[in-house]
Amino acid sequence: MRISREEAQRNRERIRKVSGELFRERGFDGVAVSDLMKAAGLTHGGFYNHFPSKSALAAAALEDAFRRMAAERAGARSLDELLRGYLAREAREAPARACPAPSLAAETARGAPEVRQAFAEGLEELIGTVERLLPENGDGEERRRRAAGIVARMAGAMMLSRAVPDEHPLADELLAAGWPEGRGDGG
Amino acid sequence: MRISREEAQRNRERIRKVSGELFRERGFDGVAVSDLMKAAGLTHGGFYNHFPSKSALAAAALEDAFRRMAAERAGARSLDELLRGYLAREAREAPARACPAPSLAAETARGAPEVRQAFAEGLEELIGTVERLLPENGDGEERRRRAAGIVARMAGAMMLSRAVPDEHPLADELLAAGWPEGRGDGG
DNA sequence: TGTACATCAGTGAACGCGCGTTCACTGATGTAC
DNA sequence: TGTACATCAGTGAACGCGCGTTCACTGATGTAC
Repeated sequence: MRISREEAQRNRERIRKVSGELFRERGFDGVAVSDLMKAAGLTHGGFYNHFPSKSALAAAALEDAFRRMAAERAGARSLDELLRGYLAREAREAPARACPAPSLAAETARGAPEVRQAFAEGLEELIGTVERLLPENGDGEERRRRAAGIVARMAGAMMLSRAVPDEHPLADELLAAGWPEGRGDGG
Repeated sequence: MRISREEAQRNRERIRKVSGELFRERGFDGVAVSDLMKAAGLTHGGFYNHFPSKSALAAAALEDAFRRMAAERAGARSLDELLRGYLAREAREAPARACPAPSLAAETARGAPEVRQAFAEGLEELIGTVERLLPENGDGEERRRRAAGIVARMAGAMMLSRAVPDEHPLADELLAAGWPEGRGDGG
């Protein structure tokens, strides 16, 4: 039952996309290749027609997840608007559609070089997005460093908020703490 | 070959301690019960004499790891001193002896309630430590929120720095970005 | 203090299970003529 | 345009392996007298 090249290409893209979602939700180790293929509407045996290994898929899916988030956040016209989306309660509760960094950074650190490289590229893009939303005053280097600090803070806040029990006061407190000094209360 | 109650108690403590280290290094899922027991100088069969499940050990080990870090950081007499230790390159390279949050938060978020509860308690302690090092001005609520923000930022910076490739410029850049605004360069 | 026995921490084999990956097979698509 | 055959994406069984957990057993410790 061979299928057309176009359909095979669509299948590969679908595997990538649903993997990006499931990985963010359950971690790389938390999803089996057969789960991913099933979520893409296929059986597990064909996986290696598309990717040389689960690790290679992890890199590809991470890239895809960062890109999709960037596309979604690109609409933000201020840092406040970006943070409102990033630090929303819905983002805490639906990691599958949120930033890959808080859910996958730790596993990435222990992962294959290709995965870490993909992570670095996605993160670079996110820092760039934040930097473009900062006021122009100060030199460029300082601006860049501030952007990196803001990303560290918002990713850290989301990660920590998810780790504590859902009903714990710290859960909301940490989402609010993800905002830079002197900003709003985070909703 | 029964051993004395005191020795059994020492064994239990040793399992807890080495588990805290190995979990931080490789993640909860990255270490098998037999690895942990071997690291404690025992064989895997006896594990259930000490803990009802691997998950229960995860909670106990997390608690232990946070406590040991708190004991180490308690000596810091300023926020700068605390951050110098927390964001050091050695901390990036030796997660087994560093803060459990950057290495284990994401897995904790997907873990058992007992693990998340232990995480919340350890994190609460860390936020308290940071809060005590902040200047007294401003009301208490604002001070607490600033402490939570600093913890989010430093934990996020460490997590992200570890995720990118070791030789990537972002690795050092992110450690430096873990410092609050208007502080030193973290180097 | 000494003896008899129950307790229980530790051992190592075994359990069922799910994992990543491989493989022989199928049959529609793609290609050569 | 039509025919013959090679290609290859998808299927589902099978592979070896490591996992968390259980179990029968051992023998020194702890306890009752």
